[in-house]
Amino acid sequence: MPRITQTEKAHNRQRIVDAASRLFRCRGIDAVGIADLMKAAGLTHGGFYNHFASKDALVTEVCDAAFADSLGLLADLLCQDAEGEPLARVVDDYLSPAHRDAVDGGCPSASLVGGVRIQSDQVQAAYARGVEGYLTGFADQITRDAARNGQDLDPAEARHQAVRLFSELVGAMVLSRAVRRVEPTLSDEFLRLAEYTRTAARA
Amino acid sequence: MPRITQTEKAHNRQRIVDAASRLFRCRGIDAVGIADLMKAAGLTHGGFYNHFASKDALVTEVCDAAFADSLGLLADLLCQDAEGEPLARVVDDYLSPAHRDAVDGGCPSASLVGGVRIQSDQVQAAYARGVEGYLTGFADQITRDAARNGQDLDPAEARHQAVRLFSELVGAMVLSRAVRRVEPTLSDEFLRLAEYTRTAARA
DNA sequence: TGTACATCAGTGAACGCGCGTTCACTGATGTAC
DNA sequence: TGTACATCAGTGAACGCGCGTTCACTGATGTAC
Repeated sequence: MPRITQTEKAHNRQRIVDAASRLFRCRGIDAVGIADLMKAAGLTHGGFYNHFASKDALVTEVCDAAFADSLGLLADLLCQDAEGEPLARVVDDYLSPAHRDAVDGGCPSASLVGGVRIQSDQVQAAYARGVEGYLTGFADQITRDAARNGQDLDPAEARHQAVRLFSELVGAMVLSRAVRRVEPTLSDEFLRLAEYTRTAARA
Repeated sequence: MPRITQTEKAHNRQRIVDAASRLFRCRGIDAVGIADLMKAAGLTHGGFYNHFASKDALVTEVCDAAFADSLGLLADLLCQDAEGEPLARVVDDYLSPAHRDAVDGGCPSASLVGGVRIQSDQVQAAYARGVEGYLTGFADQITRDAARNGQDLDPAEARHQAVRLFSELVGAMVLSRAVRRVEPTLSDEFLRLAEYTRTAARA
């Protein structure tokens, strides 16, 4: 049956990346084997190395791709609500039960943060690029919101606020997910923090 | 040479727990094998099952023990500074370079949060107990601080503030560690958030 | 207190298993003429 | 456009390795008398 069209090859490659993007976030990078991955993509595991030099190369690409998607969604959300309170809406969306429960599709900062420390430098660098993207996006929005209220916010101050907001969101999500299965009530408490953070973002 | 005294057995068991406590936090639970563990404790790996029914049982015990230690340190810190600004000091300590770099000995909430999601219910429950301990400790201190300023703080409000503070601390630490190797500047930014959180805790 | 024996902590080899990676093979695709 | 052939994506078995766990064995400890 092989060999296949170049277009088909490209599709197969994309399916591997998509499957990895879901599985890595859902189960953790090290807990997903090449065989799992390829089966999820509808292929046999030997073919993996026709597309990627190593598992690590895939992880790096997946990390970049997942952040690109996620930052795109963030940008959409901020555009949609340009008139209202964009950051408050981001907070509500981020700290929603839907986001907590959709482990395989949400913000990669939260899904991958635990495992990145023991990954290669390339993966860490890709992760750091993604985090930097979030921080820049948040800081820009904070600056725009201030400007709309007639304030001229110091860039360093906007950056600090972005770092703080981001830490809070990621921390709450990661903790909420960690205890979700055995302590759903405690898990919900970390999401309810949205009420406070939202009003803080408003101020 | 075997068999040994019951006291020696107890010591050996403790050494396994101590080694695991360090290694799990440092490298991640799943990345540490029984053989690594036992070697670090100065034993051969076959003997592991004389002390624990399974790796999972050890992980549960380590989780409880690590939180007990950590909560003890927290209590000490709060006592020492009973006159000053105890929570501000906790924040400074928590978000210090020393704490970030001492991966093998710091707060288990931050070191273990990433891996807990894919651990057993027993481990998740132990983790949740520890988190609950932190939240209770924080909320109590927040209530005491308010009382010292003549305020009678609503318990629910104190709890909310504790959840928020804890999320922020854990989020910042976890992010700081995740990018430390490749982006030390960005890593430091997450710690510098202490300045803001500290003044917030003061208010 | 002294003796005889059962217990059991530690040892290190072995179990089956799944990992990341490699490989010989197949046969349709892409290419050179 | 048609033919001949090199390329190479997919297959599935195999590689060495380390995992969690089990096991037969050893011999000092703990115990019963």
